[in-house]
Amino acid sequence: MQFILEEGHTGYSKAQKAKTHERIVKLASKRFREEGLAGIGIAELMKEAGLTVGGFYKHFDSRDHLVCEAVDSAFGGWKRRVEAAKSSASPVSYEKLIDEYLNEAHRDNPGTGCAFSALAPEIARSDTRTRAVTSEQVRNDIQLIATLLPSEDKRTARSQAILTFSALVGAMSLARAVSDEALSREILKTVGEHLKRFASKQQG
Amino acid sequence: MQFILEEGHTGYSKAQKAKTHERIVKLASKRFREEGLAGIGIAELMKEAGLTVGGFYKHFDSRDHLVCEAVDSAFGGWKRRVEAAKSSASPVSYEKLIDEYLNEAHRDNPGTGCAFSALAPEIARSDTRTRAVTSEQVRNDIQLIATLLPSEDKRTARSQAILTFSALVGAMSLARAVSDEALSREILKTVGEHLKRFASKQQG
DNA sequence: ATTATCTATAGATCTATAGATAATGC
DNA sequence: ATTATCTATAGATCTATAGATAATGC
Repeated sequence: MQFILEEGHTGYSKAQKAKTHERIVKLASKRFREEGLAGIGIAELMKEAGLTVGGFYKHFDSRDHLVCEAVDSAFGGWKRRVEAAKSSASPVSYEKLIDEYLNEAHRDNPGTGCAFSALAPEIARSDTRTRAVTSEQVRNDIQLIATLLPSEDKRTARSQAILTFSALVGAMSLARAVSDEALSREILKTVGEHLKRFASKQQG
Repeated sequence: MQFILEEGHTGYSKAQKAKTHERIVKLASKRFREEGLAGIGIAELMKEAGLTVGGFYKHFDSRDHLVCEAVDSAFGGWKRRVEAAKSSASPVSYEKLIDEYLNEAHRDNPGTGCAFSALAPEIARSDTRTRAVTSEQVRNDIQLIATLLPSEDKRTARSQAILTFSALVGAMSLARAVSDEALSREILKTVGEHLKRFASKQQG
């Protein structure tokens, strides 16, 4: 009875499989942000990852499970970038965050950008797991923005962080939706200026 | 040569066809906001409208044409509501607009709500026609919000309207995406309070 | 006579699975 | 021996079209 629960033999290396798994998730995370959660199919994704469709379900129970992991991975990208900047010589300032978010390069490259502005309404229609992962990330992002604000107390900082976060996501969503380039730029610029002014007023 | 360009005989009544056309567009407008632009097919839409799939292409050149008309129609809904309130006894105030947008009923009923918070990223991936219609509506909405603000000059009002609009759309998008009900409510409430405070400061 | 709508279907997707093949661990 | 990946395909979509039917205008 000793070895009943012991793992079986491993077949392909587990490290190799984990790498493949991550490659699929990373790719899906990019393509979903570019094309929407329904914009790319499993066959095409696997092909882009250098694999074939049949192997997919050894990695994910269902397409929805991939969506969840891909959305989570998309959030992780920004998180890592911010934390890298945090521990670097020049830590992120509120102003820097605003500028890194509200610019044309971010607008024109949703695949490597913020998952909220690229996918929020589709996430709202996704399953509970995906929305739970999203809740956690919204909480983290609010907390992070709050630490960058020079507000009197924590409650004020949190409240201002929520406004900032909402304005960032909304501005990027609108800037991408309009076809009028001048209007799109105006939205990014105006909201950026407002938010920065808003933060500096707290310091004076 | 006299009658070459004259219209042919009419078959079914044109008024009847126009009514049917509008019924399809209205329904699509609702269902798209609820399920996303790819969330419902032509066959199901036509069935819900009491018709069958074959008749669709006598009304629309392609699915994309319906998407464009449906998105436009969704914008029209809010516009009409606001203008009705405008000419009524109690005209819309900025505060009223904020409260009518950032509430749980709106959050839980995307089908009859704002098309931006329900569809912005999907519109961003749509064809030029749909995005042109969207640009026009963004311009209108900015203008409308600006008129509700008691700002010193027009430029300031416009800039504040852009921030308001972005914050509204972003807050609703996030409030719908998270599964945490308390967090969702906090976002709606906090952004609403901030925006209202923001406007009242202009008056003092 | 004209045409909106209907039935039926072509052709192209898509998710998921079955069973064969091949690469690695014990 | 185990299992990741492959080929092939079932079954369910989806958009768009062809051709028949029926409702109305001249």
